[in-house]
Amino acid sequence: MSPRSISLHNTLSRKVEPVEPLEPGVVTLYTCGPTVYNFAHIGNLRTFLFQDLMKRTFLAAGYQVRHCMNITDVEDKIIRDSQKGLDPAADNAARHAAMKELTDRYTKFFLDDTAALRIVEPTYIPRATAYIPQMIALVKALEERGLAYPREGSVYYRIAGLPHYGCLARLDRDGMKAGVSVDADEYERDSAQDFVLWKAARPGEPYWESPWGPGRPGWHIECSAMGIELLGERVDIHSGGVDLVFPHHENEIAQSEGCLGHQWVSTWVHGEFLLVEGEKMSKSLGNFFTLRDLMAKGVDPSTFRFTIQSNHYRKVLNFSFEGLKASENALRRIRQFRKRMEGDGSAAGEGAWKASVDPMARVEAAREAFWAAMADDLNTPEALAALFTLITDINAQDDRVALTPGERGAVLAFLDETDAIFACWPHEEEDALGAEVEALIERRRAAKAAKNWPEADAVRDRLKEMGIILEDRKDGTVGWRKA
RNA sequence: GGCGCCGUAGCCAAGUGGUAAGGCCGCAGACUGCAAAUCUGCCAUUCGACGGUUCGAUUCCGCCCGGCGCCUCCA
Repeated sequence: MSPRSISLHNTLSRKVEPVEPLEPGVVTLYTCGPTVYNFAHIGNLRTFLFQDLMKRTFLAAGYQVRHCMNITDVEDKIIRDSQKGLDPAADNAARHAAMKELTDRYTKFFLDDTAALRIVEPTYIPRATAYIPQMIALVKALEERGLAYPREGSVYYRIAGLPHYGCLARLDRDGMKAGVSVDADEYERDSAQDFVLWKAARPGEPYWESPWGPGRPGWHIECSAMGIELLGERVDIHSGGVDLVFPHHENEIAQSEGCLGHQWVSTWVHGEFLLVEGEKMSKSLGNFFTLRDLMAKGVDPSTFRFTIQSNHYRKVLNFSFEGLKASENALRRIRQFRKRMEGDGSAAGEGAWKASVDPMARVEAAREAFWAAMADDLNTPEALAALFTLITDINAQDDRVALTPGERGAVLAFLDETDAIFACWPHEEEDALGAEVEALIERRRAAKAAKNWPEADAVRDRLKEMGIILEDRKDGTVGWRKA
């Protein structure tokens, strides 16, 4: 079966257009990864989640996805932080070791976070420092084509040499100077808009040897070098946060296309930022959160994931704790519906609705609506609406006439299909109850059997204080859930 | 100054030139010993304001108000 067609908003055209992979059925995807000198904050994570959602959508639609996400492990802030306590006389090897120690640590934290959020691991997770030779080769190639020039040990890209420079960000090259504060001391460049490909080492910085002397890569060159190396000379999709449109992605285009001589990426996709309680997230406002911060407050990673996915990726998301609470409740509804479908349907009804509500037809309608929404630029709010509509319909039907095992299976299959993308409603393993809780539940069962209501209620209240909410089922069994 | 985005019910959030999806909260009822869960019903004559185009606009155009982003630190 050929994969479903998926459309995405392409920043190049500013239009939603179908993604047509160069190789049918196989999507090549490059996503800008983290700079590892700190914990990822929830804003960063929103972008990684949107990218995962996009990837999972292609996978669920029947494509193979070759996904490359870089780890930026050499950069100004990394150098600043990692070299702090070093002896000024430290040699280059010691400086590299200090940098690696820092980036290894935060890379691990990052991968822990993405695993907690059920982000599918990329096919390739290259570290910039492992591709220095490729970057140098790319800079040399640009130099040979007259698109780069050395200055005092650094190498700059000559944007005047690339006619379509600015095509992504839609910059008016003549108007670019206006209003932009130009660093007066960057005197060595031919033009203020030229950007650095290779930076000459300054005293106290780790460096690599290069044809231009000791130095290190500029900000944008790694993505071009690693993207071309691992995914090839033409890439279907490249994504990141909106702030990367300019200069990062614009400059990646300049580097890659200047070197390759043809279009590099077909579709550029950018995710919006998030605000926290209506304000830009900042440490000084006290609204700066990492996933760890949320988990310390008792927030389940899947609740955060659901919150992010409840909004469209190209809209500013106002993150709030009230919103998190709403997500938690909505998720509970989905999970309990799932549990209900996993049951045997022992609550039978009169059959009054059976003729008018065909569960199989409802599932099929939901599937169509779900996919139409997802295929239309990942419209997750609409896709979720299709799911919730189905839940309401099936719940109502199951109340009247228990669904057959086959119908339950069809519903569960649809839940699995949607969870392959949303990754939020798995069959959770219920934690084992402590002996004390088990004993209390038994005590209440006995009190209830004896119709000793005050005792039964007292025990139930006590369990509630312990975070366990009881649910008396129709068949006489007692279920429970965490508050 | 240049380019661009957003403003839909208490909160979150889709959407369309033809009369407002979905979620959360809330209210009423069914069920329950009482709850919980579940189900049913209710919850925007209205889509920031004002004009215009149109048979008809939340949806197109203009203008205004409000919030925001980018213009080489940045998811």
